[in-house]
Amino acid sequence: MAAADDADVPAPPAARAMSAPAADAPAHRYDAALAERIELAWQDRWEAAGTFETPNPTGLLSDGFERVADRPKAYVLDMFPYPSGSGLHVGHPLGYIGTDVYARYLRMTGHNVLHTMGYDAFGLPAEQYAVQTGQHPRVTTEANVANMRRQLRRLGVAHDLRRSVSTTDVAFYRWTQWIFLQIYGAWYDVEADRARPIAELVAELESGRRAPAEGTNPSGRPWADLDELERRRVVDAHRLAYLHEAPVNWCPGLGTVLANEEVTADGRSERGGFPVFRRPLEQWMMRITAYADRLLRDLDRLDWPEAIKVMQRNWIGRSEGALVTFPADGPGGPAAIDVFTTRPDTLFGATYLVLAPEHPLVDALVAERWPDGTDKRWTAGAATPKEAVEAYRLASARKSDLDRQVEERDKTGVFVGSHATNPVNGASVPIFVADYVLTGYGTGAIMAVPAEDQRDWDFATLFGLPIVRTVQPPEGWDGEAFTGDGPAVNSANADVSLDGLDVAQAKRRIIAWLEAQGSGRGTVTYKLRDWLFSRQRYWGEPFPIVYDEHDLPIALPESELPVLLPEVDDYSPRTFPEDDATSEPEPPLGRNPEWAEVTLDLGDGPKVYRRELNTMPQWAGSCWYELRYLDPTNEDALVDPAVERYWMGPRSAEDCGGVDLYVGGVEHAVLHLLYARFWHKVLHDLGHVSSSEPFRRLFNQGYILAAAYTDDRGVYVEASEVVERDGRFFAGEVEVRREFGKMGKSLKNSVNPDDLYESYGADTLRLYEMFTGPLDQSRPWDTRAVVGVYRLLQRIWRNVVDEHTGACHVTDDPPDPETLRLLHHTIAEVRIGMETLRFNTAIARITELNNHVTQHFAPGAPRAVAEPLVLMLAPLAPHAAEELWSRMGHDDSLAWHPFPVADPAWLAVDTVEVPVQVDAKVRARITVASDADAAAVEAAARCDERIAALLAGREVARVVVVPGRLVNFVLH
RNA sequence: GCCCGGGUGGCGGAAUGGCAGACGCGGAUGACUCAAAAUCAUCUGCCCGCAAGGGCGUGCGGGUUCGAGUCCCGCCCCGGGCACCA
Repeated sequence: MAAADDADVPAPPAARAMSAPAADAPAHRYDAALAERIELAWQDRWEAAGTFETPNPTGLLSDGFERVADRPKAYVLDMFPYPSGSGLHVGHPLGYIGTDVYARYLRMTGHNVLHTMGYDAFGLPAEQYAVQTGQHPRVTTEANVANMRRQLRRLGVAHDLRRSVSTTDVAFYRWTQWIFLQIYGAWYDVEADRARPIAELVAELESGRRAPAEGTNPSGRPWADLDELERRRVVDAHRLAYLHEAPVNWCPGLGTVLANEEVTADGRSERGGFPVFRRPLEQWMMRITAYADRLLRDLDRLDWPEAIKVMQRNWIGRSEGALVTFPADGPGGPAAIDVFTTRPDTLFGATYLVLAPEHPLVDALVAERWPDGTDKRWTAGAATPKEAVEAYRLASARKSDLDRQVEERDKTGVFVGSHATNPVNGASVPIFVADYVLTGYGTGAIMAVPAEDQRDWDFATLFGLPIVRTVQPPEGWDGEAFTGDGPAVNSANADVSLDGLDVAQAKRRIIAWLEAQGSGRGTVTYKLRDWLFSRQRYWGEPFPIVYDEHDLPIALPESELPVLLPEVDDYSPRTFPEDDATSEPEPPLGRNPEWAEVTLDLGDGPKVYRRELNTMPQWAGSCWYELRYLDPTNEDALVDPAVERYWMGPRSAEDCGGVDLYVGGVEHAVLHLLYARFWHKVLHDLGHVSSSEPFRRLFNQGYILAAAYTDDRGVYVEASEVVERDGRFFAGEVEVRREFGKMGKSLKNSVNPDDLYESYGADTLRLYEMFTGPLDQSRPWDTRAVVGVYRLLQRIWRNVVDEHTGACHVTDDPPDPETLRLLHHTIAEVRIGMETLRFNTAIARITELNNHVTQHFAPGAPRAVAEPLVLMLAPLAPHAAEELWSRMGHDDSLAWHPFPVADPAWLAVDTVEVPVQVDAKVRARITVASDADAAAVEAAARCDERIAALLAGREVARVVVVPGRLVNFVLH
C-alpha cells in the first residue's frame, strides 16, 4: 500500500534545525536534551512494563483480560505502511500521531484499545530498492522495517508491538496463501447472493440440482456427459480465483502486468509512470465483479468520508439498462449481436452498430467483399472488408491507452461489410468496428443512436450515417446530440408506440416489449472489472498452485503451506524499453528450475507438477492484515473467531462490524479499500469472520506540505539548501522558484524527524503536528513555527517543576472559583477536541489554561489544576506528561489513569457578558446574571450609558433578546 | 466536460445562524543583559483619527433573516477524482 513517492534512494541528511541550548540556562529547564532523556526513559519503562500490550478475550494473548473485561473495546488502525528505504520524514507520522493521541485518549476514558502497526513489505519498491543496492530484498526489507520501528518508537507511539507483523514474514504469508486457497475454493451463488465452497457446487452439479452457469461450459453438453477434464474446466470457470486469457495491462518498463486500478487515466503505470499496453495473456483473476452490487450497497452502512464513497461508487459504475439482440447476416450464416444500452427508449433511432475491435463475433461478420455502393469513408481505402478490419485491429492493438488519449478522440472505424436488423423496426443497419467501443464494458458492442449520444453523433457525422431524433429536444435547441429528457418521437411500430412518453416511461415500455418478443431484457452492468492478480515479480507471495500434465491448476493442500519463496540467481525483474509493446513477461521464479518443478503425491501417487511462477500483487497482504493484528500468533487459524467477534464483530443486526477507526490517505480510495472489502466479504461468506466490512469508520488524514524549489530547468533542488534573501530564494548563487507540495523525495523537500527529536524532542514534534490544523487537513510544514508548542511544554513544565532545582513546586493551595470554572470548561472542550479528532483546538484550550495558571500562580501551580492539566496533556505529549505526573508524586504510569471529567457545577456560570447591538452593530457589553430573563436583560441594556445615548430620541422598532447571548435594538 | 472538496489577517488556523480572527507563528515595543540569545510583559485585520470614536472587512454578485463566515441562488478561483463506460 505504499504511496507513490516511496521508490527509493536514501535521503540526504536534512538540515539541522536551530535552537542550541543556552549555556547559562537553568539546569532543569525543559530543553531538547532533557526532553530526550525523559522520552527515552519512558519509552523503556513502557516497554518493560508492557503498558500498551492489549489483552484478547481468549487465546495466546489473553493474559490480563480480566482487568479490562468490563471496558468497551476500541480498534484503532493506521493504513499499513510500506517500509521505505529512506525512512520516515515528518509528513509520514501525521496520521500515526493522530491515531496514537486518540487511542491514548480512549484508554484514559475507559476503553480496551487495540493499536499496533505492521509493514506492507512485499512489492515493487522493495524489489527496486534491493536491485539498486545489490542486496537480497529480504535483507533490505528487514533493515528498513527495523529502521521504521526505531523511528516510531522514538516518536512514543503506544503500539502493542507483540501484534506487529510484516507481510513478508513466512508466518504471515502462509495465511495470505491460505486465504487464496479459500477464494480459489469458492464460487458465487447468485441466488443466495454469497460465496459458497466449491465442493457444494460440485455436489449440486453431480446431483443434477444445478446446471453449469452461463459461459462456464463451452461444449453445452450436460454435466453428466462431460469427461473428467471437461468437468474440471467447468468447475474452474466458476471459481472466485480463476485463470483467464484476456487483454491485460502490460507494462514493459516495469516488466509486469498491472491491475486496472494501477493504471492512471492517461495510460501509465501509477508507480513509475511507464506506458501501459494491452496484450492478451493468461493470468490469475479475482472475481470481484461478483461482489459489485454488495460492494456498492454496503457503502451506505459505512461511516466513511462521502468523497471516498463517491469514488468507489464511480469505480464500481453501476448502470441500469437493457441487453438487446440484433440478428445479423454474416457471410457464414446468421449471428446474433447482443448490445448493452442504458437508453433502450432510443432504439428506434439506432442507425448502425459498433463492435469493439477485439469482439469475438467480428470474424464471423466480416464480408467477402464490399457491398455495392459502399461509402468510400467506410472502407479505409482497403480492397476488402477483411483487409480493412485486419489493418484496423492491428493499428488499434498497437496503440497504448496513452496514444488513444493523445489523438483527441477523433472517431475512427471501418465497416465490416455486413448488416444487422433493428428488432423494433426491421431496419437494416450497417455494422462497424471502432475503438471508441471498449471490449471490457457491457457486451463490447453497442447500438449507435447519434441523435441522443454525442459520441455516436460524431461518428455518424464523420461517416455519413443517418441521424433520427427519437427524443424531442426543447424549443430553440441548437446542440447536436440531445441527452436530456423529453417526449419520445418517431418511436412506434405496428405493435408498440413510445411516442409522447418521457424517457423513464419509454424505457419501461420498450423493455417490456423486448422481453415479450424475446429480443432483449432489462439488465445491470458495472464498470468494475475482475481484478488481475498475477505479477511477474520476485518479491511477492508465491501462489499455492501447481499444474498437472493437462496444464490445469491444482490447489496445494493446506498441509503444503507455506509455499516458501525460493532463492533465485537474479531476483531483478526482466524489464524492457518502456515503449516495447511486443515484449514478453518473464516471471523471475522461473529462474530456479529445481523449484519450478516439484514432485508431489496429491492423491494419485508421486507425480511431477509445474509450479505457478507468478507472484501475488502487493495488495494481497494489505487485504487482510487488520485481521492478523487481532491474533498474530495463532497457528491454527488466521484469526480465532471469538477474537474477531470481540474486536470487529457487528454490534447490532444492522451493523456491518469492522475496525472502529481507520486512518489513512485518500490515495487508497479505490485500490486497497476496494480489494480489502472484497476479501473480507469472501471470508465473511465462508464463515471465517463475523463482520461483513473490514473498516466501519474511515478517516482521511491530510498531508504535510512543504516548500519545494525548482531551478530554471524546472529541476527540483534540495530544499534544505535553499536560503531566502530579500524575499527571493537561492540555492548557492542560483535563484530558484518556490512552490508547495506534498513532502517527499520527489520534491526534495523532506524533513527528517530525527532532526526534530534532536532540536526539540518527540513531544514537541507530536504537539506541533497536531496543532497545525484538524487531522483531515493538509498543512504546510514550517520549522520556524515549531518553537510555539515547544514553549508551551516549557511553560507547563515551569508551572510544575522548579527550573533551578528540579524540585516539584506545585502547591496545595485551593484554586479560586474563576480558575476552577476555567479548568472545567477546558476539560469539557478538550474532550470534544479529542473525540472529534480536532486536536488543534484541544491544544489551544490547554494553552489558555496554562497561560492562566502562569499569570496567576507562578512560580508553582495549585495541584488541583496542575494534575488535570498534565492528564489532559498526556495523550498529546505523553513523555513530558508522564514525567510531570511522576514528579508530582505518582508511582504509576498515567496511561491508564482516568481522563479528567468536567464538573457540571463549575460549567454553570453566575454571570455572563452579553453584547448589546443597535441595528445589529455591537455598541456595548453588559454583564448580567446568567439566568436573567429577556425583560431583565433588556432593562440592563437600556441602562448602559452608551446604549441609552444611542436610543435617546429614536423609536425602537423591535428588540431581540436571546438570553445569555445578546440584545439587539432595531431602529427605523 | 462530469463529480467531489475548499477559498477567513503577513502565515497555520478558531468560531451550536448571535461579540469574526480563539490558540500559535511572524512582526513591533519594553524588561532583564555590557551585548546578543533565551525568557518575561504589552501591542498587532485594514482604513480615518492625537484621542474618544467612526468606517470597512470571511473569493465575487444577489437573496432569506432583527442578525449570515455559517442557510439559499448564480458566478469566479484553487485542490482532488473520473473521463469514448454506451
